[in-house]
Amino acid sequence: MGTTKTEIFNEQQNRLASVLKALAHPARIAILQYIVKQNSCICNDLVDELGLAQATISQHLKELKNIGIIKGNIEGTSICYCIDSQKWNQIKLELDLFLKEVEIPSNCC
Amino acid sequence: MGTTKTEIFNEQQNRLASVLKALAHPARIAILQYIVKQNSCICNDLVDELGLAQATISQHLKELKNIGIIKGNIEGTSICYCIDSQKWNQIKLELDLFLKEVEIPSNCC
DNA sequence: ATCTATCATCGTAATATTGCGATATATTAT
DNA sequence: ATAATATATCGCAATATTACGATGATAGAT
Repeated sequence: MGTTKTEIFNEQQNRLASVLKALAHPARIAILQYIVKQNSCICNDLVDELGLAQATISQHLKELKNIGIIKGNIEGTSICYCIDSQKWNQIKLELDLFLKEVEIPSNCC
Repeated sequence: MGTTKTEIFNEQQNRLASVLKALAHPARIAILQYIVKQNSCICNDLVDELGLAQATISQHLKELKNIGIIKGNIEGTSICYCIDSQKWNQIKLELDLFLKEVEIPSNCC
């Protein structure tokens, strides 16, 4: 009990839910927006930018990295994170498909 | 501790995260897809369709209802749930905007 | 009025998430 | 070698989520 019963859902549903979950936190949204804004890659300017502890930021970065949205390159003593364009495009397609898939049937209610 | 620090993020980020969180569960994705598939509204055929207890389904429906994605009409002894088209279109726009907003900057990594 | 079917809600157990301080690790500078 | 800087990871506390049985509430049928 307490665990999501992934066995009873299909691949698409589980994958979609995972991606959405990875995005479903304001800090992770802020991180993505910050990476985009900076144009060039950034590291833990995020700790200053957002008001979260370094350990917390690192954890959020890890989640984004796990799902594949971002990737990190070692750059001297710091690490440069950026969006994995290939993965992001893939995710974008998948989410877009879902958004379009949920179309409103005739006005039943 | 243990709670998301919503104060440090902006409205858009928090709202977006809430919507994504509401969608970030395979059962809730399945529920939305089922409502769409049925074209007409459905109630707790979901309990048979998905392999979850009635109490669990009801809870998931509540979350979707709270965020406004679906609404329920009493229909005799059962309840007819359907997608709130206005709200869904609004959500779709917002998510779409975010998906487009996160564009890949020049190949920095 | 009583039974039945459909939902919602309550209470609870198991597990997951969020956040942080402390510590470990790795790279560069001195 | 040592110090400084940037990240990652560990361990923990607080809280949230997921799932379900039991119990309420409501509407239609008998």
